[in-house]
Amino acid sequence: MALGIDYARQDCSLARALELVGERWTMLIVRDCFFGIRRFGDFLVHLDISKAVLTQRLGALVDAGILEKRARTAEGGHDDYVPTAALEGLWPALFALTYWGEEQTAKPEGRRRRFLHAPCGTDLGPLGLCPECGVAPGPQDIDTDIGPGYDPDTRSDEVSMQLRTRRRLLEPLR
Amino acid sequence: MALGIDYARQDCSLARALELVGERWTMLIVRDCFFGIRRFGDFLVHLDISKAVLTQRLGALVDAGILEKRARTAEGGHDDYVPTAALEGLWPALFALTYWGEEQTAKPEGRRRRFLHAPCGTDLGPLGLCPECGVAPGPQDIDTDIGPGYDPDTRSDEVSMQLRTRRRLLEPLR
DNA sequence: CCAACTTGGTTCGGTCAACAGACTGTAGGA
DNA sequence: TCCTACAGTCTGTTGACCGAACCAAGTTGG
Repeated sequence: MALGIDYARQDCSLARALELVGERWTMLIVRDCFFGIRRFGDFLVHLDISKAVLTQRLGALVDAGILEKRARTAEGGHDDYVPTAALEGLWPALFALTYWGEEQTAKPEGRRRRFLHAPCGTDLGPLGLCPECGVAPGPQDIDTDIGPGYDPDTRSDEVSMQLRTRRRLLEPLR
Repeated sequence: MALGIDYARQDCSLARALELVGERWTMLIVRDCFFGIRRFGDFLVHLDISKAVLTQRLGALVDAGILEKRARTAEGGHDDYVPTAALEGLWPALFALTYWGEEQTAKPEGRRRRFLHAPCGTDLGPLGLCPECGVAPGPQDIDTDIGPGYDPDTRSDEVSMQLRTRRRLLEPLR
């Protein structure tokens, strides 16, 4: 990762994790994977990121086994970036960080995005637990939707529009 | 954070969280705070980081309300960096990332570091839950110790030596 | 009381990553 | 055949990170 030395000389699993997903933009790419984004161009418009950096990050995630390049079924000879089990294992960390960020930078209107236990429709609590059922659902059983604190003016790209309605996590956008 | 624009135009709590703790080194500083490190010099030797970067990162964490500068009781007129409630709220995210990193880069000998529910001595499972008691203890109730996968040769600084014995999280090192 | 040492920084020049924008290559459609 | 969309690569500029040197306040030793 960035700038010469990585976190070598840190015999620590956190440092190892950060070498895989700790670079700038990488966590947002992972988030977008959970939201169902699969195409280079969709990441691009949703993140406002430079193409070179996106190429580098996606490549690193593929090398780390967190994403897989797979030929797109329909349309031209391009590839999709599809999540692996390693990416799904990141869900607790991603949710915990998002939850903390929501707490730290709370808006008066409420949260920006909701994560719901799909079977019962209840908002997930801390640790990603469903307060109703008492279980910690995996991303396959979680729906996401915007919340009252979502600002519709910040983004108007095609991908953001699609993410404004309730959708199942990991379900490909298109 | 880094390079001109931060994650502006991302109306997302994850992006907000990453603006606070997503920069290079910041998460490792947070980890060290949980381990009880409080002094500038101790962060310095434990992280192998440049002084300028450490100064900038600690300042940013103070500005964000994640750390507080507090006059040291004993010894010269310097300050300690002490954790606030906001930092303690990061525990689930930090643990989840560490747990995932341990899974991804597992060593044959076992894990590098253990986190134990202090009252019962059981290793914490996914989500930081105690498999014995079924609760998710806060950092005040967690002990940490090295595990069988810990490599004693990587670091020999004074701080690392102190972290080789079982200690309560958040308990100041000295 | 003064000198040396410790601690916690700040400053500086070199290196390397991130950025925007232009360019390239390939596949499909008109 | 030309045109367009997509998925990159290339390039010049800006700025973050690094190590080393420097600085200032408080502490200790003589």
